[in-house]
Amino acid sequence: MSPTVIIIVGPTAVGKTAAAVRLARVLKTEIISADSRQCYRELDIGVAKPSAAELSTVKHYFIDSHSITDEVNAATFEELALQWTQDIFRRSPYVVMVGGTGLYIRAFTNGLDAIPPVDQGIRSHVRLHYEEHGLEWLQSEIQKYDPAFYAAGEIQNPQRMMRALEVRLSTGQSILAFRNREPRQRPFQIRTIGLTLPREQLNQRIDQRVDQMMASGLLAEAERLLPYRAHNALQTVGYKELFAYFDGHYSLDAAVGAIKTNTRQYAKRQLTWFHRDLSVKWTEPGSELAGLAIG
RNA sequence: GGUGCGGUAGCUCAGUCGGUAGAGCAAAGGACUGAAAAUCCUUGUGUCGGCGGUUCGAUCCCGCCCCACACCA
Repeated sequence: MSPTVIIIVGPTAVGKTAAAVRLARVLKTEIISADSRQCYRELDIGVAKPSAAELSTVKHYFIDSHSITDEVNAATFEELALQWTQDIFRRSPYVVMVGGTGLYIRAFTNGLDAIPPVDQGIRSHVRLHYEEHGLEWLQSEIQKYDPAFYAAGEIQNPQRMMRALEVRLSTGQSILAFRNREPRQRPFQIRTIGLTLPREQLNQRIDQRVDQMMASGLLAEAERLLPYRAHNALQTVGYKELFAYFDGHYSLDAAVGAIKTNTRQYAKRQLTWFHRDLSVKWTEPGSELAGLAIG
């Protein structure tokens, strides 16, 4: 049989982690997490990591592998996950990947366009100027240096414009010139299973999980991380709302309510992303995945 | 009991010098290539508290009533 990566996707709180552990045990293999926040060792309760018991029964990659002070992005993940995949294939014909970060999974399955590394000085220059001068500055810079992007791109979206600008200033070429969107060929098979639930049930699970997180000490965890709040790793649902509570912008109740609605909105964005991939086979989280995975 | 201020979208509120109304948030849908739990786009929603009166026409003016809040008693 040809080596196969089985990817489990779905919205947050649907039950991906438990399903992946069960599947990995049946297939006697290991798990690569595809989650942009669970890789940080300083984050715990708020990112709903696998439990200690789950981590000890199945070997996990990209859990606690980085620090919140590291720079982690989709390219980092692509590179690491491909290495880990080759490594696991030495022991098993299967790899289980599980996570809710659609972009990271796409980077792994299809690859990212090859854009040369961006000069760090230029990168921080762009960011600083945006912070100081705002959206209009970005728009006028983009219009000046990359009119093609200005015409075609997202002119209200600061993140996209900052990226386009740093690439243009760094490489001398428009980011559009690097786009080819040709899916990279991978030397293994890929099967993607989507877990889903009726929206109302999912919302209920989200509310419950947020309450559990609070009962487990999320507030103290957030307080401990307060000094690091500016890091990208902490632009995260569950922490940013509690930081706002510490700032006095919210009552604790209101902050917890905001965590719940922001998590629901996040789940919806994930569903939108994964629904677009027509190769995903959808099922409910309780079902037996081995058949779908191998069959 | 009296006085004052309010009652408008699921929530917080704006508004109409009388011609049946609008923002933010929430919600629903969508996008997404090195920040992605991020970032961005699109779209509704209404017996304008109730009953009467004036008027061609009332959510707006007048009267009564109900409800909430504040102060006085």
